[in-house]
Amino acid sequence: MSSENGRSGGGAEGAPPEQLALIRESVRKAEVPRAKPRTWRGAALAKELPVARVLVDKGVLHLDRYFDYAVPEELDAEAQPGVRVRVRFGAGRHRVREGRREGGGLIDGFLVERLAESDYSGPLAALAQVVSPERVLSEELLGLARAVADRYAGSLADVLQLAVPPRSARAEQRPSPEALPPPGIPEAGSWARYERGAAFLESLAAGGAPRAVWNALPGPEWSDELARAVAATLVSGRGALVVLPDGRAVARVDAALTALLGEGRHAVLTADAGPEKRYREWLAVRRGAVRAVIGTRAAMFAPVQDLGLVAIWDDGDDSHSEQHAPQPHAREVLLLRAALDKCGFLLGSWSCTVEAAQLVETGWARPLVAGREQVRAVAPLIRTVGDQDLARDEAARAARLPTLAWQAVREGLRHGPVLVQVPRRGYVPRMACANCRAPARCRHCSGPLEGQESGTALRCGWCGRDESGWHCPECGGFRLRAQVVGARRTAEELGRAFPAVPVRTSGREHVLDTVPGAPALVVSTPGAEPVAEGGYAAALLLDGWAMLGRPDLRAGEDALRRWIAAAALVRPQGAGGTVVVVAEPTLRPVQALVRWDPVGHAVRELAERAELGFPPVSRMAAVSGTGEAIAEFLQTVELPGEAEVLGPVPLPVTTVGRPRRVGAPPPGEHWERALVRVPPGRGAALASALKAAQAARMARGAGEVLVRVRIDPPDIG
DNA sequence: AGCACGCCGACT
DNA sequence: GTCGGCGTGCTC
Repeated sequence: MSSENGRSGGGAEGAPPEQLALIRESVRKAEVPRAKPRTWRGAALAKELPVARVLVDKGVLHLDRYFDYAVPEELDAEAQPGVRVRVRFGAGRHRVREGRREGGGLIDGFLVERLAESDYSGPLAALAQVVSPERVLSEELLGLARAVADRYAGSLADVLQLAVPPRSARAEQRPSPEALPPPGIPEAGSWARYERGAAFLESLAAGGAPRAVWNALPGPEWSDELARAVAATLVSGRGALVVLPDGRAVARVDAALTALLGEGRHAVLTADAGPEKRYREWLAVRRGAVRAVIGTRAAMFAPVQDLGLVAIWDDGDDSHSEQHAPQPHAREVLLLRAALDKCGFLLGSWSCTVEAAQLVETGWARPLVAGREQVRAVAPLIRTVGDQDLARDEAARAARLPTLAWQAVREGLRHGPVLVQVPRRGYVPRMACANCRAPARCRHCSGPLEGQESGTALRCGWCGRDESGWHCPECGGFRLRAQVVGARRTAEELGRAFPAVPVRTSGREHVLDTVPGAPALVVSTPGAEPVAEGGYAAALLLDGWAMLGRPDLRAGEDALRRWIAAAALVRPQGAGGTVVVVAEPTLRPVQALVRWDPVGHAVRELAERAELGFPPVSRMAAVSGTGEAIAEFLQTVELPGEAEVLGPVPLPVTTVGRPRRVGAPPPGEHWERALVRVPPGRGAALASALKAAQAARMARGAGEVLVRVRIDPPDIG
């Protein structure tokens, strides 16, 4: 029966995610004679398969299992697996009064399966209603949702809320367009620049399932290259899915696909379309009328039929993290899909995350890279300005801008637009070596050291140990400095320095898509850089040390990714393209930028993470709540033997008014956070233990203020 | 969460 | 006897 549902041993985890409660349940029930599907009312039931297994749509963990209902004869035809239903659900013995069974109200659910008999021993209530005959929840999507719920210690209902859009009756009425036959084989195009580019497309077109981590060359070709990978998959008669970090990237791939294949072959799933249009597009995909899908992260669940390829662009962008529980990351969801559906996988980026490097390192995916001569041909010239240059550069220091930067901007403005990247505000100041600026880390668990407001006391942000005799393991220094970000002013000063040149800004509130090729200063925060017609003549990357100073695990990777994202918009070195980065040239991410070697950087980071017991080599979970709640929770949970608990340590108290991060404590409350880490391969065991403990607690503690569990916490210092 | 069941003390 | 306190457990 379909309860098997093809669990992958895939991805990094081998162990099948288990639902202990369910297993125990079925063992116990197996001794009891199976109930005939009788209802208290004895209404006429469906003659075949009169039992409907229903997933009740309540995001509560201890309800994260199926309930059986009887199928009345009149609903027999419509009550097919995958439809939305409404059922009575609530407490109460079978209170039979006036021939009517009362109790809980009507709630929504999905019909998962039709069965001949139930393993529930009591009498079954009847399905109240089939909301619509549209079978929105396919077996594949259910299997994926379950795998995601297991991976993230979340509930199936929560994941389904992310995966299946709300119904719009009007959208269901309309017929979807006719499906088009597969297109002709596309040319390899600029994929020819990559050593195995053409072979990758050929494999997709031939029905293969190649898996690649693609380090894209700088420049605008990436969107067309993604479109060609999609087209190649369509050739094989299969579908393709591409997840992109934001609306601008979606628009570019949309344009590339339309140019390559014309209209009508692909759907665009983004949040900013209205609910009805969104559901209409989604239905066209579900019904098989459209075989290719592009979109932002919600599209990661798109029910593409006969999936041949899943792809993600720029997996280091944090908008790939879902904001809603259980906060799955698009890359991880696509990894699960590739394993479950045995389809092709393509992770592309100008830069490279450690997770991407790990996929290559473990042999799960192959690198799709260009040779060094290709890189040299398209990358700009990178120059650095470090502290020593600044010190020597007394005149420029007054203006907060080194001479080299002045020269690069002045020269660039003679030939075209110049990009100035300034960091966003809001980085948390933490402690670093005053000499070499390496983040200060705990000698016991390698967590980040945090300075107290006034005093000299240092404490680890993970395990809470006090640190008195700190010295820098990199350079031997023993003085610390707080990393403070001061930015933006520099850009304004720049504008004043070149009064004849227009200054345009692009940032959070107002993001520019493109700028013309004429000379202009374009000031932008990371991620909001407009594309310049013909490429920027130069780029200036300011306050690099501030980006690097955060003791966040990803500080180096993030800084490099942002620099590369800006530098990839600059003309090749041969065409005069120059990038000046104000950061210490000895630092690893700066060197990686100079050599244009993001993959090498990620590989080294990965090795270091393995050594220190960091994710993604180890897997971590964060448990947050009041100190009491955490202590009680940690006593209950049966962690895998190898698990290691760090902390708990107090979390900063949220102040009222400021926008609150997801998962942060309610304003004014004193919360703490513990981290749990397990060695490679034990992630599934950790998630399942945490989920079981949550479920047990909920059932007991009347669902009061509990702890929050977050797998892969993004901000672990 | 709800909501009913049940096993204990004070009351028309 | 029976009304109702809330402690405990279930929801097909």
